[in-house]
Amino acid sequence: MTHYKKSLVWFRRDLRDYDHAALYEALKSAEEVFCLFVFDTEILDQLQDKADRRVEFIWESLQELKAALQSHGGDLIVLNGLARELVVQEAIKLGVEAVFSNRDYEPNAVARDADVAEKLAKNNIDFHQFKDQVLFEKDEVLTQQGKPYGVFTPYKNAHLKMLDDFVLQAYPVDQYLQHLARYQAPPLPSMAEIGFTNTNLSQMKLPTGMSGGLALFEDFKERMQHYQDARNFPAVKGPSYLSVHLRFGTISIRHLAKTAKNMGGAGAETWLNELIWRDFYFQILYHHPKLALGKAYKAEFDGLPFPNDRTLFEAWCKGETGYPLIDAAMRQLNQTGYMHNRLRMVVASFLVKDLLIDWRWGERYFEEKLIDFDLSANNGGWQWAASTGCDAQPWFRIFNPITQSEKFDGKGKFIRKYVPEIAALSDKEIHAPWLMSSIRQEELNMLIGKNYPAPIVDHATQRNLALDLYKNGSQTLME
DNA sequence: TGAAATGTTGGGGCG
DNA sequence: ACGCCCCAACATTTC
Repeated sequence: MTHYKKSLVWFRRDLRDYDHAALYEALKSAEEVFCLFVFDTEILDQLQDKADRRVEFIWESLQELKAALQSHGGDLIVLNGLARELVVQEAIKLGVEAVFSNRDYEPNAVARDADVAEKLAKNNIDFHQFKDQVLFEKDEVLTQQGKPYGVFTPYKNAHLKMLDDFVLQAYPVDQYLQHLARYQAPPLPSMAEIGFTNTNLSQMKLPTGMSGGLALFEDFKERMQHYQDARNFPAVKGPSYLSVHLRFGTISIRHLAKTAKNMGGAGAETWLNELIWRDFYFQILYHHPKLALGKAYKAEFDGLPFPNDRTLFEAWCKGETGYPLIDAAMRQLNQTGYMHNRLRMVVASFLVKDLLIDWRWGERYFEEKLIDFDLSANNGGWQWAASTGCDAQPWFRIFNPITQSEKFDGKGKFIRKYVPEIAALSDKEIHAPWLMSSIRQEELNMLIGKNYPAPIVDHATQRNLALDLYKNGSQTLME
């Protein structure tokens, strides 16, 4: 790396000051390093709801990052505006010779970064990007023929083979912190100043920032060995709840993977697999940017004639389908911005194969609501459920919302939390309340169709319609 | 990281 | 004792 007098680190989805590739490389190669984050209006202007949990998560995490950099003698400049302009302007203003950032793989980000690189080059400022948010880069895990994988299992095997101590090594940022530029940046703009209002994030008890990420991981480490068994039951504290921290880089992926790998055992291996799924979908999106444009991975499924009934869609969104597990899951999403992973699969299958609604509608709704939303993983998950994706489930594989409920929330604990109006039903009744006799309904003062919706569709009927739709609707390519 | 339909087997009730 | 039927339990195939 060339030696620089002054450099700038542009933080994006890597909001931490340890084990940070770009920050490390910048500090190592320059005498004075400035730090910048931009609330990018190109992204924020698209958010309809100005009470957005993600923006608040970022905001809180930035506060901590700024304080941490200050405690090391530096500071964090936080701006609000068009990132592709502001980064260049700020670099010129500060008189830096280079800008450092970590690579982002979403098509919009790739385009933005190419633009920034070009503008910087015109001003004779270098632009360096690094691998940081993934374990392996888009082109590091390839088949024997040098092509990207499209199936998870062989990808995972190749990935695991390469996952050694060198890859998992932390960047020792703290060795070079004395190279942080001594300057004082303006205070963080308030939520109001960037055009947003506060959400109920603090009530959700979701710890933010680096400290939040590490605290969650400390807690999860003790549960990791049980992950394999616990992860499927939404009423059980099984997952790590780190997805949002991975999204914004308030935790280091290398630190997580290294810990899991060293721990070993079935639970840690299963969890490590989930981290590898994340890498898998990043590289899939990079190699297939059409996925970001609403295209199916499998082109023959691009034009499936979904009826797309708006009333059914709205019932799904609100959690008023009459299927308790579906409703509980959707209400969890609406109330907290999070949904248990098992339930993401169940509600996705229900939307597509019971309500016969285009998976893109569900994908968009998740994009709006999920605090841990990530384009690649969200698209991958939806296309998996809709059977249109790479390595997706076969189209005739359809979840039964009642069976799933009995299997994974047998005692109805999760359902009762989010659908309290049916809390009084027995463990048996709660999965399909419409089967209760009218006498029983009156006894509980819980009339189906009045106090809780009757099922908006019949699963057996819709299942057959879905099978027909997929059988007849896929386009066979002409010879 | 399914579920339904269909097929097979075997125990027990019963004439 | 035996054959027959029923059906649960399990296995296989089909979607």
